[in-house]
Amino acid sequence: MNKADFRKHVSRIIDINDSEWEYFRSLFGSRKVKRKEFLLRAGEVCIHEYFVISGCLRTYNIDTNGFEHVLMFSVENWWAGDMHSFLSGEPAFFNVDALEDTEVLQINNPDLERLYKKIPKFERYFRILIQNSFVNHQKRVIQNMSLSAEERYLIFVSKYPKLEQRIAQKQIASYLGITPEFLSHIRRKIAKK
Amino acid sequence: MNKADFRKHVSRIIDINDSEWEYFRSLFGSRKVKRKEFLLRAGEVCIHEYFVISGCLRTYNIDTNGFEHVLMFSVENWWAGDMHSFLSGEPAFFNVDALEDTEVLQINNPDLERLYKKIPKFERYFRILIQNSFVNHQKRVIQNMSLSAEERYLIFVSKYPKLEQRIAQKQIASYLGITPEFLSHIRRKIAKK
DNA sequence: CTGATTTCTTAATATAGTTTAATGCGGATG
DNA sequence: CATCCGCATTAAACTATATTAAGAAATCAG
Repeated sequence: MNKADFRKHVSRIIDINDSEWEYFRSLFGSRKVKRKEFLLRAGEVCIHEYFVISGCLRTYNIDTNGFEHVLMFSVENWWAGDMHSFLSGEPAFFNVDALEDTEVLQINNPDLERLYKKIPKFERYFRILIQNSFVNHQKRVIQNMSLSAEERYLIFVSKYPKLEQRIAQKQIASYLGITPEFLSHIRRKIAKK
Repeated sequence: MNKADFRKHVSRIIDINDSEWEYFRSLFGSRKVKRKEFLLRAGEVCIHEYFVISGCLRTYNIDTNGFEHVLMFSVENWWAGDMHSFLSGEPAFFNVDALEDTEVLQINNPDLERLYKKIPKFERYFRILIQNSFVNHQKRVIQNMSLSAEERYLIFVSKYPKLEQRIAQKQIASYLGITPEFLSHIRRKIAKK
């Protein structure tokens, strides 16, 4: 993946001309993180939202018993960050770290607000982005209630076919809300068929 | 609750003057539904988003085995509807029906788009609404993975203290992702303490 | 007011998923 | 090159929650 994809990604949602793009793009800084490095720790304020150019980020929470729960993976052309903290300035609920060496473009909140004032249609872009995420999370709440772990796993694999090869099984188990041991069990059961 | 609260609700997010309010308000129709009546059935297109003036709505999905799963309850001053269907025109995933006799204000998508063009700050209002819902659903995904049914129940009660008296236990169980029998069990266990 | 229907409770039994623990493997590191 | 550490696998025992069933209580329709 490369940075040209970023403009395509935006253009899929709103029409922009070259000068609008130039201004938009100028608000982003580039940043590289190595595997296992953090972009955000829970408790800190989330200063930036991140657009992934290459690599893979993980957004997760650590509960009171020390267990990790993965909210989402962000690969090429996905956004990451703690939206609530970014917008409110309150401490973040989520951690964001890198599962692979990763390159991101980052924007801070004041610049984003300036962008909204200067070119309002970018407010539309972000509204639609958030809408889509919102709808995905609504469905995920229902799926986690109505489907078995095996069904959720099969949906995950079909929805993110290449991701399974790139990240550890225990990360996938954590995303699915099950233990790595039980995911192993599920995979064996499926392989037998 | 009454209709004056609607303006307060909007004003908490964006500043509006009287004429902006008048225009905004003129886009909404009023509608009353009796208990058990539907505002939306899964499979239909969601024409309106609903703002609840009084009563209580339930947004839920029915899975392939015929089990209902409640996504949310909407009481006074909450929104309801199937956001994805409303915006895309695709068939709705969710049902919306009334748990009490309910009065709503409703707006359709073309009117909402006209509003955005005429008074862009309303796009901001809806962006922020959706952001808040989005964040709530993110947290709910994590809570459903990391907390026991009893913990989730206690959070529900403290978050919506008066709602428990208004709706059936089985609705709450469905929202929590457990059976009514198990909720009964949890409540007895808590009462004993 | 009354019978009918739905909801709630309780308890016995069943199951999906967890915990613990032992074993082997592959990839990072000195 | 050897070592080590995290990860995946397997299996046995365990637990949270589901299922089934039946009676009690509450609510609704006529």
